[in-house]
Amino acid sequence: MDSEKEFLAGYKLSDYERPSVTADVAAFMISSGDRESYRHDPENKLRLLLIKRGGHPFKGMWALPGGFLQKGETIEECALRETQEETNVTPTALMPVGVFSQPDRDPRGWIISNAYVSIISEESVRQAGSDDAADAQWFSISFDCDDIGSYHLHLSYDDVELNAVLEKERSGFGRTSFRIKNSGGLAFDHAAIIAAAITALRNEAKNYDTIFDFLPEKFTLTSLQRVRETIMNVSVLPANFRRMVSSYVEETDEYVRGEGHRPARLYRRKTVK
Amino acid sequence: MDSEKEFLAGYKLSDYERPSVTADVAAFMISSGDRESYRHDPENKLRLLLIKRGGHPFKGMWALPGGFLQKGETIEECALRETQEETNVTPTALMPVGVFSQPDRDPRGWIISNAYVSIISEESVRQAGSDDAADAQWFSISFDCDDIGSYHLHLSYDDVELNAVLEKERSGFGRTSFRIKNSGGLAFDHAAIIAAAITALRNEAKNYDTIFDFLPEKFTLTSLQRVRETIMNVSVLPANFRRMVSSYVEETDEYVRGEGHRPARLYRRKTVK
DNA sequence: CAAATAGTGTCTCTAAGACAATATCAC
DNA sequence: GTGATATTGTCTTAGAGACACTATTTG
Repeated sequence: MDSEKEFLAGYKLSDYERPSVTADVAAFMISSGDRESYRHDPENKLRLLLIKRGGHPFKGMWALPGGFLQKGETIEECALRETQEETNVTPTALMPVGVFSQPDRDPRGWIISNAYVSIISEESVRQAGSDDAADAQWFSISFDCDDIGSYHLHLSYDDVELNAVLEKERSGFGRTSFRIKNSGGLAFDHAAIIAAAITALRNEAKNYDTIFDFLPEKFTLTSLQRVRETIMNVSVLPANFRRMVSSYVEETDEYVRGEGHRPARLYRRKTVK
Repeated sequence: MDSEKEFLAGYKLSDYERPSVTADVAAFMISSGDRESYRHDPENKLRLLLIKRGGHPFKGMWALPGGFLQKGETIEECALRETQEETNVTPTALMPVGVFSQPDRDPRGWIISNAYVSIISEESVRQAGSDDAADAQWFSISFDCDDIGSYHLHLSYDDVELNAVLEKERSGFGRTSFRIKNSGGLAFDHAAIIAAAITALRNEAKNYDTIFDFLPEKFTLTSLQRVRETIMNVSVLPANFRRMVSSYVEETDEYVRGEGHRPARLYRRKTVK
């Protein structure tokens, strides 16, 4: 036992070159859009936070928020810190997506990225106030597969449009990775990271567990359904959706009124299923 | 554009301290045991490759195979290389489990581990021949939750027995992480890595997709069922199992004879479902 | 023949999809 | 009343679990 102490006292990590390690965060939010009429429910949009790069490399292009791992913190803590720095909001969920370690993925040198999805509720973004830096924007996002197996990632904000094209590279173990055919104006390999993040998010949303993180504590079943439909890009009949989530939620005595139609009961996430 | 070139030419990654990065591999195999009688099918066991540490720290304790990421390779390539070096076998599947980055997880210093599951067929291990180093052994493995929410990891090989106790720490996004209550003689935080690896493996085996990687090209449906049951630690009626996998496999014209009972047809994985 | 696995057919049960019908509000 | 969403109930369908039954081989 002593000899182990001695060993460690004299130990130095070898002088092999070490990579820099970063955490990059795909922060998703669901925002409600405008109403078509006073009684029509607003349409929801899935949004992703992107930062306009102020310096080289990829100057002026859009990228995921992220930063270098600091000594004394875990990668999760680093991802959390980066999310908070960019949004002034603590995410309601933070989940790993994958490690991106192609040696040439960053022109600055050997930099490995640990990608995370972080989920943020619209409510908390409103409360945090719009830190209206033009270099950080919530892009609305769509991601779909066409007939010939190409995946189209479309990001837009005001008059900025980013269109990336990807191909599925590998799939398994609940994760899918993509190869970039056209980065569409996104910095680094971030198009592939975003594609993997959305795929992982959609995969997770199947389980009726992640979707609550986009909403405040109390919510209507319709808003919960809209969240799921927005993420998954599918639609379900309301009657069936209610049945499916019934074991995950519990009623409150409150209602939402003044929407131009029958008031909806507010529900709460049930702690134990 | 030129200015970006200039920038990169003069760029140096900051002198912040960087972590060492490793890939650690949980290599799983399913081995068939002895027959109770000439006509009784052998029982399968899930096995995990562990290496006895020859040097400090944790000298003499058992650990997952792994090693430092080298310049010019991706983490997947590093995990693949480590698997091949230890087993002389190319795994049929390699899948990420998570990143372990607690600053104090390695007494030698700041070392981050990227954990992978690699799946190896028993056939290929036999072919590679037993490189009978006593410091690398296939431990049989069991992992279960008790009534009070503690998880018991049991590893055994000959008269070596390792018993670790863990607690579920966090779950979500198809991954579960564990906290070590008793490392049971395993080095570093490898008990937690192994627990996460088994959980991820079981989770994946639900999809009838990973299980084929444990078997040779042609197999009987019963052997396929045994593989799944060994991993998941559940049992299904043969009739129902056949129905469930029927869309994933296709018949061959070959049979396995001489087993003391009716010959079984060999099947092949169906390429497109 | 006995013991063991291989393989088929069918009933049941549950969860999801389809759809019809009623309820309730703001304007 | 009209137009929208809220909410409930029921029929249908697909897939998994249970189980009974037949088939085939070796010692």
